[in-house]
Amino acid sequence: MSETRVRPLRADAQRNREQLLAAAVRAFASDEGDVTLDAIARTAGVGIGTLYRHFPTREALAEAAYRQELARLCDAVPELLASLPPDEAMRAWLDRFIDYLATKRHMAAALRAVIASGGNPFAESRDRLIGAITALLDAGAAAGSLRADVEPNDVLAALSGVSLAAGDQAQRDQAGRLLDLLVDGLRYRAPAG
Amino acid sequence: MSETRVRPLRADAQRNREQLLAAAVRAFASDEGDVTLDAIARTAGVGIGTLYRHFPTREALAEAAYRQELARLCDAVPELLASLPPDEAMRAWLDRFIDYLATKRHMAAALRAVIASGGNPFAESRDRLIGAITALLDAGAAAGSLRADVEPNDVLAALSGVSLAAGDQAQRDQAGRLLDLLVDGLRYRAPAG
DNA sequence: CTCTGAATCGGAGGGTCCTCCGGTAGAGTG
DNA sequence: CACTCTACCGGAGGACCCTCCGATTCAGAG
Repeated sequence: MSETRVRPLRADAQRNREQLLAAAVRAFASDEGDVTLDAIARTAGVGIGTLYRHFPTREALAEAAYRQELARLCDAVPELLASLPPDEAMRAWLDRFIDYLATKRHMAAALRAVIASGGNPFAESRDRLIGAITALLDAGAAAGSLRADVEPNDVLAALSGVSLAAGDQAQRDQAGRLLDLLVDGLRYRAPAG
Repeated sequence: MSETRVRPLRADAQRNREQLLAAAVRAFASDEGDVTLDAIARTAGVGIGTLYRHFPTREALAEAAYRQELARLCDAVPELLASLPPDEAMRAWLDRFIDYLATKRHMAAALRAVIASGGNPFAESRDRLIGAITALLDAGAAAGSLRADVEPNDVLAALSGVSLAAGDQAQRDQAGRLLDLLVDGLRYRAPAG
């Protein structure tokens, strides 16, 4: 990661930040119902004010908590492209994404934050996602199975929409159908379609 | 599940309900920032408890407030189908929908409520929307310009996703591109595609 | 008109979110 | 080691959401 923080965090601030992240990951993972930020701060042994200074919004906290796992999903792209035709790789990757969201319910918040952050340099996860989608689209364009005139940006937004509209486990099959529609849209008028 | 509201509302209850709806429509329409339910109740001259009895959630209130306008959008379908080929009519209708959402920001909440209400018989707007989409899909299938194997349900969910993912005025152009993708997905492998 | 049961009213209250700012503790300097 | 200045800590507080239940009002029967 490029150093956006000129000044290194003070020792106690660094410690608190790590405590908060650990508490957030645990809370998001193990939880059934609601996760209150107060509870996370208490678990981390810091005040609520400290939590908000490090993570100004609930989404920022969620994004930070899930950054690693998002990165893992993005890193799976080359492997998918090696074993499947590009359009099917795209479909499989989107599917995996939604699957992941369905199990980690709270990550939907993280995704929304990433999407909504437009050009915000603060969201580094966004760059990774765009990179993954770009790789898939480029491979599809090269093979002629996906159209070449689509922005990675828009695919990401569409993915966000699918997860928001049908992100629950209960609607997992609907999410699948929406992804089918999306990928068919990506195939439309592709040279080798 | 088939419990019907046979009993007419008591006179005061009916009066209060109307006051609440009027206040909500005004608040949602004229507002710039946040709309607090407390304020709506106060404007309507009733207590907050009464508001929640009539409209159990914020979304229910929004849905009721916008029901008429949603209905107007749905009623525009025959006219569109009369003047455009079905696939273009579909595209135009979706566009009009997003346009409307972009101007009346709070209606996004209503739409989400309608979508999320799954099989809830309480949401009568949902039936209208499904009807409108069904008409468009059927016309497209008959003309051969839209595939015949898509559920109106899924199109509604996709529309919801687009509006949630790119519902702001700022992202109006992105919403348009997402709708293009969606409609192309609907065209994919259509007989006359 | 009076009575009575049932439905409605309405606000107090518990919980969460997020902000603000006085107090405090870290880190560099002599 | 002492000192200072800066950045950080943390909880009180205001706003909002939604629930719960005693008080109140309606409407039909006698």
